[in-house]
Amino acid sequence: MGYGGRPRKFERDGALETAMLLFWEHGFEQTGIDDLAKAMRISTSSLYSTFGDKRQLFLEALDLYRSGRGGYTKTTLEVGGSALDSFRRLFETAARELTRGDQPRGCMLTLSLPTFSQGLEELQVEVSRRRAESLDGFRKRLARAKREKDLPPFVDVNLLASFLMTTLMGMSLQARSGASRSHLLKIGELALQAWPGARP
Amino acid sequence: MGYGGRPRKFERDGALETAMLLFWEHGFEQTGIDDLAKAMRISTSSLYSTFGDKRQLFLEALDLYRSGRGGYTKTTLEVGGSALDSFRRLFETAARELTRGDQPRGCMLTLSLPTFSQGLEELQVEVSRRRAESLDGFRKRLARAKREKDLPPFVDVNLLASFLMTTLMGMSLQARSGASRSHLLKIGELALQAWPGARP
DNA sequence: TTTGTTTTGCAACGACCACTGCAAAACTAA
DNA sequence: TTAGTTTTGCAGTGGTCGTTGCAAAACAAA
Repeated sequence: MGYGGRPRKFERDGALETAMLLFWEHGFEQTGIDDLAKAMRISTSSLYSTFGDKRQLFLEALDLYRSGRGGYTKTTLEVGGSALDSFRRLFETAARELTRGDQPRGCMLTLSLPTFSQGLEELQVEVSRRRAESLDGFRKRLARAKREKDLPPFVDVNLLASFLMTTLMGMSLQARSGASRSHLLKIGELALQAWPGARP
Repeated sequence: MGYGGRPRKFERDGALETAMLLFWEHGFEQTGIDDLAKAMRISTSSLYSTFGDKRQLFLEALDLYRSGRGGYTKTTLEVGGSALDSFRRLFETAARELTRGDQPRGCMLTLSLPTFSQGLEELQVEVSRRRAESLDGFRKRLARAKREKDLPPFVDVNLLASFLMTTLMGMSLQARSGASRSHLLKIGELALQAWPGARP
């Protein structure tokens, strides 16, 4: 009996990256299977046999985004320095990444949030869970800062994390609406003026 | 020759309000003509003869939103008090309006921003223009404050207006994701800590 | 009643949607 | 060569999309 079958003519990773860029640019519901197949340079039957259906492909693309181009929300908080420095670095990186010319503007996760409608509740839930994970990363970083006396004990970690996330999500919409990199930079900088005890 | 024809069986304003609520809830692309017609309790032919096509109906619904339920972004800035008071009032009203139980959560204008795709560029432009109008209202209020020595002369009015709008848009996404009214209230309050010279 | 005007109900249009069936193609192992 | 396995190309599925045509219905003026 034989083992290998007909070899596939395309790279799985590359095709997934292409799909991600398309979903990122146009959103889940406005990206058609035929658009995807054409951009990925494969047939729809190959698409289905390789990635399952449209929802699975989207979720896999979303996870690729989170672990790749969108991973800065996690990684920028992990390097050294104070919590304020961490989030300053996060906003700076975000301003840069959200306005790059070689990829869609804005954050794929944020832009996916209001996109779904009836019948797609499962996807809505999946997106929300990933968003919540990101927020939890903020919370954990702030809680650590509190333990390390890097933040005053009276600070509401939950609230501060939410505010920072709110700012970041707003920046995504601004980027999608055409805001410039330098403008986003200044917005992030200004937001950090609300940091507990930020000003002299 | 006769003047009047067959009288219409429905109220134009009421039907438009119904359409607005549907668009607000599900977005432009995910609201079908049949869904609209059924909710408005009219036939599709009546819908087309009364409102033109789907895009015109959406734009009319959007303007109804702006002049009605979404009008607080303008009106709350017009009453007396300092500029800081104005925006504090704006955020408070927003927190209340974005989380009301008797209407869709979030701001219809903000949620419409990332919704459109290829072929709908005209609509995208129309939405962006209305968003820009709103931002301009912020700017004007801040410019007035500067003239009235209510804001220090070194303040970047453009930037502050953008930051406040960014926060408001972020709050819309948070509301859509299920954030509570009191939580949004606190987020708005915290954002205003970034106001020039806000803290003692 | 007749004529003119407007709305209504209903059915249909072509275009697109996500998705699948099927057989030929392209490989590996025997 | 042969048998077994997997992918590919392509056509086609039923369903839904926004939009329209048409004739009957319901009114006002002549």
